[in-house]
Amino acid sequence: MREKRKLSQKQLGIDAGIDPSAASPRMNQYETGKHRPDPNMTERLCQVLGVPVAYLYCEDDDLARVVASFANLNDKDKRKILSMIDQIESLEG
Amino acid sequence: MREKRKLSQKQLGIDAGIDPSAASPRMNQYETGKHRPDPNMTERLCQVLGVPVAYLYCEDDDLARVVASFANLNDKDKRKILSMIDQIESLEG
DNA sequence: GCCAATACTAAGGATTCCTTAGTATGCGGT
DNA sequence: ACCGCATACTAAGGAATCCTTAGTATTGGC
Repeated sequence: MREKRKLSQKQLGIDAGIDPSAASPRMNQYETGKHRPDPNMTERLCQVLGVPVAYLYCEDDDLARVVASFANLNDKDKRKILSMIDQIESLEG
Repeated sequence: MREKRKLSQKQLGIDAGIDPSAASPRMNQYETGKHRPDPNMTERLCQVLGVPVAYLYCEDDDLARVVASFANLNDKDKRKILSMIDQIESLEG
């Protein structure tokens, strides 16, 4: 259903709307942590990547997995996760 | 266990290390979306608030709940959520 | 009303980003 | 090996954004 092509830094930037002549350095500056994209660009990059914006800011890998997966679940499965969390918290909270 | 005091914008900034004389306008600029904190300040604000950085970037409320809750779970409960997600994805992925 | 605390805004110097120009590295083909 | 091309990466400065100072507006308690 969802094709998983491999993107260069530059192509990812272009797909997100950066001028092709500037896409390579900008994307590289983002990936190396030298600079960070403004909110609009962050949103567009995440759309291209198919992940929620929050995914980029997940410190630990488990949280990142949860965020990436949860965003792609259907409503029923989302409710399943949410109610499981409710249950856990009601026991220990 | 965890006390939930009510913080003014200014006090939150001070607790995160902003100079008291500048905390009020800066925090207000953040909350109104006029500017955004740099990465260090973002981290510190989130520490004071007790939420993961990713929480600030959650577009929808359900995702925000999942992020905030998951971060405070113990390892066993985290594994429970993760394996549930694994299971769901293996069925529909 | 008055006072204090909080919320908010303006403007400019300080900082960071985006663009241009260019170098470096990796890799397939001959 | 050499060439050619795509990709990765860097430097530097004009462009954009942020942080600070100074101040106004609003809210809540007395």
